[in-house]
Amino acid sequence: MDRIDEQILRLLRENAQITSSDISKQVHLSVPAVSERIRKLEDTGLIRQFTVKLDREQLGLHLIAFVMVQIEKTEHIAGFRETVMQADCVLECHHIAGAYDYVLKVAVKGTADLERFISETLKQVEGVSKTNTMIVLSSMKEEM
Amino acid sequence: MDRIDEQILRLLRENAQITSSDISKQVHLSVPAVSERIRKLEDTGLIRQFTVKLDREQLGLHLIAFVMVQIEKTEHIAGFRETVMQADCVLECHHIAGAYDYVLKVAVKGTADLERFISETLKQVEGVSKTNTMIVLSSMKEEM
DNA sequence: AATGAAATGATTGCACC
DNA sequence: GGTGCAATCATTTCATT
Repeated sequence: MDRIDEQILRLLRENAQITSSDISKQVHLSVPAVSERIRKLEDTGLIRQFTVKLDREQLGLHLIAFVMVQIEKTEHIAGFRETVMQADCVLECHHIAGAYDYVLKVAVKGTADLERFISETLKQVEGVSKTNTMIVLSSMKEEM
Repeated sequence: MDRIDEQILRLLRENAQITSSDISKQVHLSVPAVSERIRKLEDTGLIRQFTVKLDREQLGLHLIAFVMVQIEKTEHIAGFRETVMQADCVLECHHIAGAYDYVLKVAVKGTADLERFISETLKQVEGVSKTNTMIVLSSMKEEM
């Protein structure tokens, strides 16, 4: 991981569709040298995935919320994790330290779907004793 | 946005490096037809960006935290937003409804950097009256 | 909108430094 | 690790349906 790898990563993050030929011009290295570096960054796992960012609004997902969850007993965690992994509306799930045990980032069409997710999916999980929802009004920064 | 576009989006999200030729085989459409559909999905803005997911651990960013922020008066919001936009460690910043005004997702090397960010950057912003930090212990799901 | 075929452009493999 | 060149593979263009 030298200066040039950092430059390549910056260019790929900005636009993963950039050609090796274009990167080659910017980093002053031959095309095979650039391809080889990208291959190695993938092999070492530093580049985890090539993906696309979609416009959630256009997908009809107008409501983002953070839902904090408290789990009563450790034996209920496996069931909770399974529910969360299967729920398409859960974008993120983090185990956290503090008053709550987990924080979820959820994307749904609107308040009706959010209510349904919280009361019919989340609260039905054994051990889920308490939740606290923060509705997102707007997002001014959202990177990976 | 029909059935085929949805299929194409699913394939691209999974691996944006997939070739149009490979997509073409899976959706049973010719290569130019697939290219044209992808071009349109970009034009309409549904595909916002082609990008790469990096491994934060390998980048030395071992600590993720959610920081909730309360802002005293609305006139201080512009300064807060500028600070947040410029801070590289802030991955996300959402305006939220509830007891706090903003929630930030922060990635840093360790607790020292987190402390520095909160006390030297965030709390120096005029109007930031109260913060509440949730340290992430592990992440079991993290999509865009 | 979709197709096939030709032209163009990018990547890969390889011999060499 | 890096380069240049040739071979391979992918994408774009365009006439046609």
